[in-house]
Amino acid sequence: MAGEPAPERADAARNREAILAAALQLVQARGVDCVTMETVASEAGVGKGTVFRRFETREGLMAAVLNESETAWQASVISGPPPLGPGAPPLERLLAFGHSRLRTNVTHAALIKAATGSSSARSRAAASFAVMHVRHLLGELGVSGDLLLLSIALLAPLDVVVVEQQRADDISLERIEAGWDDLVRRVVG
Amino acid sequence: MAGEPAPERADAARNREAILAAALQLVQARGVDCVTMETVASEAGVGKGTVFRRFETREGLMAAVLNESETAWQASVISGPPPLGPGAPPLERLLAFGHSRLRTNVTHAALIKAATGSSSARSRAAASFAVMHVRHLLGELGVSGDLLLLSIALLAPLDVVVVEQQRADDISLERIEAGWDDLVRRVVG
DNA sequence: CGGCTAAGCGGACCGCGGTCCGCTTCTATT
DNA sequence: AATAGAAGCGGACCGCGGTCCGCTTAGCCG
Repeated sequence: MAGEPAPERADAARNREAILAAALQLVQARGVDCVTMETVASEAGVGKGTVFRRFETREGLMAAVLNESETAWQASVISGPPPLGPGAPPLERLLAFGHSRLRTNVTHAALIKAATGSSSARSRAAASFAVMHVRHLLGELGVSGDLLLLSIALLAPLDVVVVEQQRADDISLERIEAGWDDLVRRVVG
Repeated sequence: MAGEPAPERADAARNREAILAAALQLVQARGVDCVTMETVASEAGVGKGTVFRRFETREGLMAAVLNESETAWQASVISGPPPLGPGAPPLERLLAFGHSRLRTNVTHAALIKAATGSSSARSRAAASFAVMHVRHLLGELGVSGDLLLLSIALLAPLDVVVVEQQRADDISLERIEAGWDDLVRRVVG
């Protein structure tokens, strides 16, 4: 979009990678809630200030960590095997998409919660990718109406905190999945 | 449920009220983000520890503050004038309910966000009240299916963070409202 | 009314997220 | 190779949420 936003210095790039690697390793090893910014910094061999300069906030750092796996997931949606990827009929794809998103949200619940609110472009983009995709599928299905809002409405009940609340009320994943399928069918008409 | 859970001591009750009053006043005066636990404590004339003993966490305190207005809202849903209260046909009531919830969420956005996650019974109850009510209305409408999950799905897009995201994307309240009405009509069928 | 006990109190203390600013290091230029 | 200036660095520092424990006090019983 912009011509030359920032020619990143060599050591800065090295540090960014070191920080990201350290954060990823620590999150996997000890769980996201037991990772402090100071620990990440010292593990990466840099000062605390450097971590914050690169990633703004803790949420930003976690969003960056999450981004690795999120990108892979997006790739499998765009160009992976059906029914998640292209090739299957739109309704099947939509249902597969919901299931996949649900599973992902459950699996990475802690990390996602630690990353949300960052609003730091990265997580914004991640959220809007899902909306875009659902909107696209709704279009292929010939659904009419405000597709943007409809997409948001379909995605909302898959949100981590909503799902966690349901699980806390002893609602099984299968039931949540079935409930969502039902919702989709009603919306698609 | 339990016989005699806790015979609260007189000074404890007085302190609880003082804390709640101080918190309410400070939140109204300076905005929820500019109110610290220590400020609330000193304004109430008690020690910090007392505040935390009564309300567990900051979120818990904010949930208690929020509860005041939330209770009034619940009352108007249960026994207020139609179409929000009883007397109007179910679909009208449902739509009015959604609009009312949406407005409330926008109005108290900051406080609600500061209170969510508390899981401290109070906010749990508040959330499930809405679910109960929607489920009830869906029942009256003769909708069949998993009404619990359907209710959750209808409520999810009204959530504060979802709505705030939309507003950040320059989507007007009217459009959100219309989108929700559309969703409801599709679900009700 | 005096004394006993547990509920209640409060402020010193801790850890973490986030900021700030003086010092260091990279890189473009000649 | 020397140099200037910006980009980057890092750790001391701050404020706040939350905990802890020795002291106080309300409430009851003789």
